[in-house]
Amino acid sequence: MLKKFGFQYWWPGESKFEIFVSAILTQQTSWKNVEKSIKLLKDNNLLKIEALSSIKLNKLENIIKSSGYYRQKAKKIKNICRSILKNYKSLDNLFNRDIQTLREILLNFNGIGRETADSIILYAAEKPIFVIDAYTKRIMYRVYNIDENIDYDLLRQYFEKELDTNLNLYKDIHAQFVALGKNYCKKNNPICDGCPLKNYCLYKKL
DNA sequence: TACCAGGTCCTCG
DNA sequence: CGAGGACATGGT
Repeated sequence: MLKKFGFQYWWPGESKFEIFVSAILTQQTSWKNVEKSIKLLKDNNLLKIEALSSIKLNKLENIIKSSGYYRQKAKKIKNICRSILKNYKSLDNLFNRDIQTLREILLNFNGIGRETADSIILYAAEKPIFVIDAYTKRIMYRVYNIDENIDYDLLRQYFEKELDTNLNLYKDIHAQFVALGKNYCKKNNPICDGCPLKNYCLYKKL
């Protein structure tokens, strides 16, 4: 995949807070729709934790509308920002603790589940935790015939056991899975011609 | 038209 | 626990 797609330099984002917010916005949503919201936030000088923690809800809803589930996401983003400022003072201060502690704190926020928590830890806090997403599961199912409904943390721990604990390696492999999933290993329409895993894929035999 | 996108939460059994 | 539904816009 590295040969095919090149190093991915993920996640796009100019700041930790931008990555943090976009991780929530992209839940079950295409990246294109998230980019519009991020641009609007920037244009309005609102891409700061202090601004979002005190913004009017319907204003935030309108700004992030393109990202879908916008009422839910607006409420959750605002609440999380408030909570971080109140309890941890700043994003950097929150990030300044060990992976397990940070993960537990993130998971306790309403609106942050396991994938989002791990994305934030890996790409914003920049600590090595392996991110599992729908693409990773689908590809592992088609290529290695793992259980489609495998538990998130079980699959994560499998990758973490097999790979060197390396921040940039974790970042890039997750990004490669997404590149592959987006371009070839689509849900109901796999484009096997040109797929770098074509010769290893069990899809047609399953 | 229908389905999908870099999920998560809530409710029920 | 695990399944099932709700949340919602934009692209193909």
